[in-house]
Amino acid sequence: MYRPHAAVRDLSGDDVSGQPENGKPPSRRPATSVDVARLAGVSRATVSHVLNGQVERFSAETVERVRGAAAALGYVRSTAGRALVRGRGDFIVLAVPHATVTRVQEVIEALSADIEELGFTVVVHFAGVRAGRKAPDRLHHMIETLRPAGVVNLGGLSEDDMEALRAAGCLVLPRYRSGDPNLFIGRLQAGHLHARGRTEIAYAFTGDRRDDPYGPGRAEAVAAFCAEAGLAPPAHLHVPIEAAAARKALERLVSLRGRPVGIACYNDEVALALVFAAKGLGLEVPGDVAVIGVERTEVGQVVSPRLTTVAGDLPAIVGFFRYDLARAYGGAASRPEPPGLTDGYRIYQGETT
Amino acid sequence: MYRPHAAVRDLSGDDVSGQPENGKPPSRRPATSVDVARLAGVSRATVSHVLNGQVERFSAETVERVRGAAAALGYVRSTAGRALVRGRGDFIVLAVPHATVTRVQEVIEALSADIEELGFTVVVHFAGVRAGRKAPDRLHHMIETLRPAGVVNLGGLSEDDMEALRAAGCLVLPRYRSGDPNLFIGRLQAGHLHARGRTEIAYAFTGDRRDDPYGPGRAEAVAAFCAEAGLAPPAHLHVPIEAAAARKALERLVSLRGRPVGIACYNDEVALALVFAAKGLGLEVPGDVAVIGVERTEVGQVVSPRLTTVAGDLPAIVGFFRYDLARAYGGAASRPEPPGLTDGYRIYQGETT
DNA sequence: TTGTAAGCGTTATCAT
DNA sequence: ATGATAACGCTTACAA
Repeated sequence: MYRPHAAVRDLSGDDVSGQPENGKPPSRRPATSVDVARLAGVSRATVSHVLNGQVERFSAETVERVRGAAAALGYVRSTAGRALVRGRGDFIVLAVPHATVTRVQEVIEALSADIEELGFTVVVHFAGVRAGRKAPDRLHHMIETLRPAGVVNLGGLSEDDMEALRAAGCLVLPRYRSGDPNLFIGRLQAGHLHARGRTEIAYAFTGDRRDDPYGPGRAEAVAAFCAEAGLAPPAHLHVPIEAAAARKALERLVSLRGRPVGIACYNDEVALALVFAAKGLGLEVPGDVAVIGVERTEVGQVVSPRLTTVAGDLPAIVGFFRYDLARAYGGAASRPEPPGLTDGYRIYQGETT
Repeated sequence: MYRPHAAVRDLSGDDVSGQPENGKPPSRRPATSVDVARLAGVSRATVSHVLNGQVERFSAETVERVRGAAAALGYVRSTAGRALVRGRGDFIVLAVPHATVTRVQEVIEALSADIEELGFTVVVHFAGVRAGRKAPDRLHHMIETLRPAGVVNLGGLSEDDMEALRAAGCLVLPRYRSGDPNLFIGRLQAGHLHARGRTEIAYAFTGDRRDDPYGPGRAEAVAAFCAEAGLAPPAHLHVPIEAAAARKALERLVSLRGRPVGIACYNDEVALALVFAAKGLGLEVPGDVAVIGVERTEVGQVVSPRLTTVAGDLPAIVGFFRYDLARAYGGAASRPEPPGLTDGYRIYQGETT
């Protein structure tokens, strides 16, 4: 006889898994729609219909019986069967950049909750160079093997990647052209430095050579601001989060551009590295070197001098993705206006500007 | 006629998704094993066998034809079909604690790479209190709906959670009793403070009230060390990553226990908060207040004073999980000895002790 | 060495 | 208002 579940028993019962086999096998076969149907005295089709909300077409009494039976058996639909018949899974892939974005965890958690509420399962995928430049391949493989309902790009995907995915028949969110938040952030930083009296402005990239999906856009925005304000084009520097290297980078900048100088940083970590590098070089902050970060990390606010930084609030950012998600999958009526991704970004004044 | 794939077309083709329908539908039905079989001139069974590595049983020529056909068609197995027949999916769930573990991202990435190499797909699940105390339910639901091959507990699961999962027939890794790394870390911290001459020792928990899966074990280890060394039981304090609150907590500790005092901290962030709190209170570091963190975050090493901290190296930590994974799924022969989870943890001497 | 056929759980269609 | 059925793609015991 052919028993396809034998493998499952092997896995969870024996020394392969190392699980203790305490008396009876703890993993009895999960209830299926057949079981529910039998218990409720109806057909599998009826079960399926009722449990998928097609309640109108059945007698209240039948509906009740089916639901009762399902609850009694602890029945839960098999994703596998569902996916098989529907041609795609109930997954949403979150493509996260490898880059150092400290608060990315919070964004992921918030989005995950949202997505799961919509009935999907979240698969987080870190897209980064680190694992040997085969990141796009890994993603592509995952897409093919998973056939997800959609991919949410949090910055880990290039335009090419996204296009390839769409070509493979995969829904990719968000589809913004409308307001790259990085442009907004860069402009905010430069504007602030200028408002605080700096005429010499620089942009500090993160130092390690991971892919940095946000930096270029922000640097570009800073440059644009400088041009508009009639300032010299911003110097660029790369700042590793390491004392000696950061000091060297700052030293080079100051010798090149003099002081005072204002530096728009990729994130709070870069900003901190520069603040303490300045200290090491005997430069005043913010007198000689003004510094502004991004993210408003907790450490940035607890050290002295307290960091000036720009950050968006989570609800606004998540709201943007939520809107796209709801539009694509849920009730499109949830919100009439697409929230801008730039909403809620603002300066938090600290002691470094 | 019954066309189950209609829904897929709807999704990826029309305004529901917002994708441009450029000319011909970009998503033609993916190749199935039937297609491969037809092109190779063999049966589906043969295709399945060959592609699952049962190469020995077939003529080299057949194998080649099958592989060629699969490659030519860009065939990739459907997870859905596979999962359906096997009773469980190709997923490994990574249960991550919500708690602030800055380097958790790196661990996730490294583990993901490992796991994917074993042929599984990684699903990251953040288990935390934040989302309204329904975290266990969320996880349980995910387990039921996904029927994953296993769950890797990175600290987000309580013993009860794990037991519940096992009862549901799910493989849960790692099954360590053998050396909770937190005990090792706590002891390392206390031992270092003592070696630096402190006789008054305290343990600083993180301040926010998220679930903190690591703190208790470490505090316990610190207490154990103090008892063995004949020191007073360690004071406990909770340190929010916020200047005023951190200062208040430290002030209270010093008024209670006097100085000098040595503080073993939950992580580098807590340590930094205390270092700058001390500064604000006019206390010397490390003279009056010695501080040691955990994690060796980059910021902790770039600020002044540079943090003394304890950290394990990633390869060792990941290696531990990798061993368990390989034992459960891959070739168990990959490594004879289970690496201890305490391997590779050590003190990094900074300027705060 | 290769093929046949059954069976996994779900859902859309069509018949009752 | 409800049910029977076929189909989704894959794996595997067993027959050839």
